[in-house]
Amino acid sequence: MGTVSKALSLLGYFDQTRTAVGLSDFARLSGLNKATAYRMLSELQEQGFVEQTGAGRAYRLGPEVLRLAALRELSVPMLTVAREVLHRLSEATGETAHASVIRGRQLNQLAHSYSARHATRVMMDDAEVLPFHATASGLAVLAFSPADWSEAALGGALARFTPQTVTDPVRLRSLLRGVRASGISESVSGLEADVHAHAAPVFGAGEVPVGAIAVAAPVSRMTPAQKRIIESELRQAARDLTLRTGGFWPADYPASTPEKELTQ
Amino acid sequence: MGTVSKALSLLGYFDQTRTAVGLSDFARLSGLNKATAYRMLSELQEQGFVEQTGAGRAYRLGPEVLRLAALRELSVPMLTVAREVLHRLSEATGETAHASVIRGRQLNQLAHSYSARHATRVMMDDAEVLPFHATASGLAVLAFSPADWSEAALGGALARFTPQTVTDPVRLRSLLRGVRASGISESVSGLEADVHAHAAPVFGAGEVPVGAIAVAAPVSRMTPAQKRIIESELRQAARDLTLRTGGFWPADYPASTPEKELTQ
DNA sequence: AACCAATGGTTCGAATAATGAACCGTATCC
DNA sequence: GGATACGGTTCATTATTCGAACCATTGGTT
Repeated sequence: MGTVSKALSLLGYFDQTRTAVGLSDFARLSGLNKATAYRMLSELQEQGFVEQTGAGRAYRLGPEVLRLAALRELSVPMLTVAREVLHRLSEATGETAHASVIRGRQLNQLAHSYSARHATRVMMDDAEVLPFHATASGLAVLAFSPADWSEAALGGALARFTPQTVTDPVRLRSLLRGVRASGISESVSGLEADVHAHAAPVFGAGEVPVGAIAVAAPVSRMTPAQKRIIESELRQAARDLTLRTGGFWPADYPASTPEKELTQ
Repeated sequence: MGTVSKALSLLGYFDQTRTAVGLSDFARLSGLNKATAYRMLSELQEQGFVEQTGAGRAYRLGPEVLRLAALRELSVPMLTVAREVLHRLSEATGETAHASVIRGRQLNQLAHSYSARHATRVMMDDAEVLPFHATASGLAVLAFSPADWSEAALGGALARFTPQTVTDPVRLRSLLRGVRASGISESVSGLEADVHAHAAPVFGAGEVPVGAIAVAAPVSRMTPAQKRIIESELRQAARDLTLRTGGFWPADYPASTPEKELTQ
């Protein structure tokens, strides 16, 4: 791994539970020497990618990332378009809709939209990391990713979040086959209890998934009729988001859900 | 300059007029060898900071910057808070309000808010670079920055955007003294003809400016009464934004505009 | 108040990784 | 069909990064 990659990978240790990280923590987390980590952080700081809080202590992300994100939005208006698509999706289904994007080996929450139809709804946070095996979004991405890539994602130890989380790789591979056949993934209480989620992949420039779009509802509201509406709307929304962000919608993408029930 | 800084500085060549840049362009712009630029771009690509469009051509910013920006917002909710403050500011003044942040040696537009009160209004774009000497925001930042820093910003050749642009360093230094005394900067048609802008600095963790907040109006609407309202609202908004983003408001910041007129 | 364990930051010889001139293969344009 | 520009690749040379050990401070414990 080159020096630049090592330095940039330090930024990967920031997440929503860890918005500031100290020098020693960086060294421990990355396995790099403290001096090495320090030199890299200094360069990142010079360029505005990180900054130190108050009296020279822990590092947090710097203002430069805001500028870059604004420019990314200018060339690929993913966030803007996603917000629009999600708004329509949550209105049409009456449930919480959300979109996520792949970043390296992780799937990150990008944006979400609530519906005002019901008093109870599934709540979301942006910038969260979604586990591939335990979310509908993750399964949607894996199902349409190159085999070696999705196998790698299933390779490590798979965390159990609820009693319903599927952690058996054999069973997960079977689920993915079902998703490839129907075009829509599902996860019932895989990450959070009492949540039934559906998702479809969003494709990028090379017919390869760049993320997913999903609808999350309380299990109690998931009737067969509601399921049909969600799947149909989701399919449309995923295609819409793909095309409007410069992606290619695969010609062989399954057009409608086959008869067979594919619940997890 | 270290390897990491060189690689990151490549990202600096993206701007709103140049959202995609080719390998040879990077080499030319940066002065780096083509092979060097290529290797750095490959590493940036691996980490998701850039990606290649379609059939392997020019580079554009990648999805990773979106994740980082979301996390930056989580630790320093500048954008969220700025949007709120700007909304109130544009409502209170009836004019376009906008906020900018310092990034390295540049001042970048961050967010803006229009008022619906008038049919004519000053239009804005985000992610734009604001010249220090020709904007009220730039002057507000320079006036309260360390002397060596603001002198450096006035050092290079100062572009003339309109016949009214002030480019004489001596005259600019005198303007900055006025801003320090009043706390509010002004620029009449300095960047765009027919625009009268007021601005105040936003401070960060070390009582040092991190950006500015401004109100831009057509010159025809700038009556003495309107000027008083804008200055008062601006002062309040700048203080609000500073405190709500973890900054320190200087105890010696001038509390109200002195009698003397300080028009450019 | 002496001690200990962590912290952020610094040094310098050894080892590794970055460098750049030259070179491909391809596409585009007179 | 020749010239030019493009993205990408190679490999010997060399400059840069690496890391063990070392400071100076801080905060907690006895």
